[in-house]
Amino acid sequence: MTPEPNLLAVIQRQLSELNKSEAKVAKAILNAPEEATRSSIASLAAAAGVSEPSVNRFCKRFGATGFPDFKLQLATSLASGVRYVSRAVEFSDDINTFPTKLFDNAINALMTAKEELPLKAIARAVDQIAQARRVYFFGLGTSAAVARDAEHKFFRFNVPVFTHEDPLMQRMLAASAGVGDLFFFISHTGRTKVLVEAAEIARQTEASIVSLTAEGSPLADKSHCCINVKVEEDTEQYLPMTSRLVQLVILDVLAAGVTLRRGEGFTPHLARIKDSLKDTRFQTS
Amino acid sequence: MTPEPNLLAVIQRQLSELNKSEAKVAKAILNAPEEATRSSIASLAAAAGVSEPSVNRFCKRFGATGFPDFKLQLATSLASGVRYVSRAVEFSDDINTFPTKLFDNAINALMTAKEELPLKAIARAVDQIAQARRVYFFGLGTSAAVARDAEHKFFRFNVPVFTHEDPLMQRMLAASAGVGDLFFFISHTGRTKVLVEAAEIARQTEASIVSLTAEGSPLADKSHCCINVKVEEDTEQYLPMTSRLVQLVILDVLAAGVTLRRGEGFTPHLARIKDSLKDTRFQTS
DNA sequence: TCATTATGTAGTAAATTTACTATTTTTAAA
DNA sequence: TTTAAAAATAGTAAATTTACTACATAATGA
Repeated sequence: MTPEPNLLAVIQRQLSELNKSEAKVAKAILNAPEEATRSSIASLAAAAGVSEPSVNRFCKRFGATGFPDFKLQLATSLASGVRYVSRAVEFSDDINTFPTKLFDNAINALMTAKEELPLKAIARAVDQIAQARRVYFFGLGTSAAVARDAEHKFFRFNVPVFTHEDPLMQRMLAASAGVGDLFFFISHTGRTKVLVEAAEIARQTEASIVSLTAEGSPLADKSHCCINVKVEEDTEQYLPMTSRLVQLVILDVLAAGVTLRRGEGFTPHLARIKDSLKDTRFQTS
Repeated sequence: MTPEPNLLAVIQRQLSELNKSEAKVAKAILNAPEEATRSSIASLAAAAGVSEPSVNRFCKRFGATGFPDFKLQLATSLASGVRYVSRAVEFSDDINTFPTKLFDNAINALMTAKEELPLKAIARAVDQIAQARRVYFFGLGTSAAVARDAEHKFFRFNVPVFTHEDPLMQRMLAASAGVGDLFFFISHTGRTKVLVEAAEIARQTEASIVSLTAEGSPLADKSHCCINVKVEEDTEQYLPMTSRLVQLVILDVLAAGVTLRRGEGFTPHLARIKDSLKDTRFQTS
């Protein structure tokens, strides 16, 4: 029994692959999920404009044994209070609605990412980082801030870490790379030309290339190891929001992985770094 | 409809006040709550050793309209109570456990933050940003990356935006501020000395000071408007992870708020910025 | 014993599912 | 293209399961 943590997201995702009446049912449920959990199969069928067996088939398509079981799963996934369907902010929104929408979208993205975590790629990336002699984190735009954040995390592992936002620096560093160097590219689309070019240049050296980007993208093609992030985000229309959150958490995961790899003996080292900050803060009164 | 947050606890509490057959039903449910949500009234009655109407009466006694409604409430309260606990990564963790833990922690933090969102402070911050002539985002350490991210978001609003990681630059800019300048300080603890000092300097000018930090901290005290983030994170022992995620989403919220404030006429402007990136990407094949 | 409460029986209405049929859509061949 | 066969989709009707109500019986306490 592995109940889907967020059924609505699954429905939303498969919406395009459903046939006519199934899509009608899906829309009716997405419109009023809470109500659906309290409806009978007859009233939901009426609301969707389909027959009762169609609703039943819909339920089975999504892994339920039948309608009641489906309602149960729906209620369970609704219980956390998160709206599991990404909703765009509209101009009719106000202070009471749009913050919630954005938080829900963020939570939703993390939950989806968590379900589809490419553990094998992550494990390999941890290996590579743990062994690297030097690590470069390269990103542009929003991903540059992510790269900066990564720098802040990974310098703790006694490996020299570098970030550069300047594409020319990125190219030159890529060109001068050698054995033991690791280039970590971060990009939501995986299609930013200058970044892909830098990866291409690095690829001609002995360096390893790890990327955190979209599956099948040009950047992924250039990488020895690619951590795929599947975040459905319309970056053409909106700003990247959720994708960078997922990227950050995955980098946290990698950092934790390296920490575990270093073993318990490494803890004092981390503590020393922590301690160095003590005098920079006002004490808690 | 205000469903009881934890139905099982309520049943447990009232156990002594129930009559014989109701007590039997209660025990059967407490024994196997998950199973109860999947049972029919007949099978639950059999499991409890009572008749079906007894089960029905039991349900009504606890505020449900009937057995299906009761099952729904039970399922809901079972779903919510479970995964609300942050779990630390331990050295006994492996690739199959620690990524999930970290994602869960991140999701939890966002869910908690969402429930305690300081909407009034957010609305005020949006006002101030929308009116500002210039905006400075200042943070240090992990928060520097957040500030960088903010810069990337807010320059779109036709307001000059600046970030500096250099504390000396921060001080000097704070000192030279005037009417219409907005300083936006980002800090998890709100106790970083150099940042608080910069805020103090800025406070002596005509500039407005907004901060995204912990309630009651020295930094919060210096601010005209403080957006409190309550994230329980042991930064003494671990790296800051979840707090910066919450900060990022709140900055997204602020950006969305400013966009809404600018109104629909502003959309073409945003679209133009988007378009400027088109030629930097490889086209989707 | 009587009144009151508690519990169970049986029947009914409602809801769900199954099996089957008509229709539409797709596929492949002419 | 056009046509015919195959596959899929969606609905009808009937069977089955489920939940509830009214009523009867049993238990309890005064």
